[in-house]
Amino acid sequence: MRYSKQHKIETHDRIVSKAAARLREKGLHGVGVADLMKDAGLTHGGFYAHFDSREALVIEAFSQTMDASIRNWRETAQDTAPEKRLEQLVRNYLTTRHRDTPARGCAVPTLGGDIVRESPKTRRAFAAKVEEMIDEIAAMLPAASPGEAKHQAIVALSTMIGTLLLSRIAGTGELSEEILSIGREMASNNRVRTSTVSRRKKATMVTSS
Amino acid sequence: MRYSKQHKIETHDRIVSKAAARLREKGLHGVGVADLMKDAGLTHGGFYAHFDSREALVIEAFSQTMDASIRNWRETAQDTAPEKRLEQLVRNYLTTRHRDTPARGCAVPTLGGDIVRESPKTRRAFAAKVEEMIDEIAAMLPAASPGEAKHQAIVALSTMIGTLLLSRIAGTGELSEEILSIGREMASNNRVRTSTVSRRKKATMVTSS
DNA sequence: TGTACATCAGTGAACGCGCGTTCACTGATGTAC
DNA sequence: TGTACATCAGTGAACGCGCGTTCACTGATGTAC
Repeated sequence: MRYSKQHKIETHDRIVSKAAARLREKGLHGVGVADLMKDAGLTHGGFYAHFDSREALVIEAFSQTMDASIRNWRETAQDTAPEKRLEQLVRNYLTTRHRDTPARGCAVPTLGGDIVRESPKTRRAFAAKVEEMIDEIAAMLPAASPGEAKHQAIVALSTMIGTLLLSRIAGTGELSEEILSIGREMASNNRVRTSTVSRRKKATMVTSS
Repeated sequence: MRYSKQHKIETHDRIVSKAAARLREKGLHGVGVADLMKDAGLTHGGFYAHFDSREALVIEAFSQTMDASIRNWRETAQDTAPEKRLEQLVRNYLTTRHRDTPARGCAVPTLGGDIVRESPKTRRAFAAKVEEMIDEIAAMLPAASPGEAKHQAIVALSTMIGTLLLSRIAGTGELSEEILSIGREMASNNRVRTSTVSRRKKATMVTSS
């Protein structure tokens, strides 16, 4: 069954997409090569015709997921007035639906804890995507300076992943909903305050911007 | 080699303490029973004289870790003026040292992502400890009401775990330090602001307090 | 247009390995007398 | 106080199992003539 080059690319992409969901659902080591291939309608023996190693698939999978997150954020920002973008981003992120569907959600709270224990190659690939996320958020914000925008982006991302992780740990009850609600509220008020703070502290702060 | 009851308790505690460090370092599934026993100076066969299952040890291990965190926070709070406790807590938490020594650090950012995929029994035990953490932080704060104190505690814990996780993902460079620095700064300013916000929104908010 | 051959995505058995758990056994020490 | 026995924390071999990876093979299709 020899196929066209296009067919192989499609199969490769199908494996990556299905794996991207399963890995977020089950964790970086929670699902094996055989199951990932079965998800794509194949048997495990063909895996190494598409990837050098399991690790290579993992990197492709979370990269695809994080690229999709960035694209999604960018599109939402374009439909939102600049001053409301940060609040909108966090409100879209900190939802009960996102909490309950890690397989379709952001890779950072789901896989971040696993990633920091992986090989340098995997960690660097993940870190690079997280930096892209920070840059994307910074680029969409109406800040006084690039440094300030980056500052606000880091505040937003920290709040997003900390709150989502904490709400998942808390389960699905009242406390979990309260945590999400408080996280959304933080974003609604950080906009003004953070600007003030970052301007005041800028001179004495060590930053990489 | 029959020992006194005290000796068995000491051995049990030694296994748990060593495991608590190793599990935070390697992840919830990153180290096997044989290695955990070797850490305590024993062979793997004796494991089931101390624990019903690997899962039972895991639960004891993170519970011990989280109890130690709570005790540590309480002691620091006692040495700090009430208005400065939240800032002090976050400043102590968001350090380069904490980022670089997960084996000695808080279990929440390190194991939280793994925990939410475990059995209900494990998840509930972890969630209960996180609730204790929230209550402990709330109890040390000088808030206008219990609900407001809990609100501030959730803000603090979300910020702490989100920022520490993000800084670990970023590695050990300038960006990682900047993330920690921004997290510490958030805490220094949340105190006043959060109070205002929570008073204003309290009436319309759904909370469990 | 028709035929022979080369290609290579995909198959399924097999590999060595490490895992959590079980089990027959050991032997130092507490206890009964 | 001294002796025989029971206890049980700890040992190490063995279990079934699933893992990532390898490999000889298949067979539908693209290509050369």
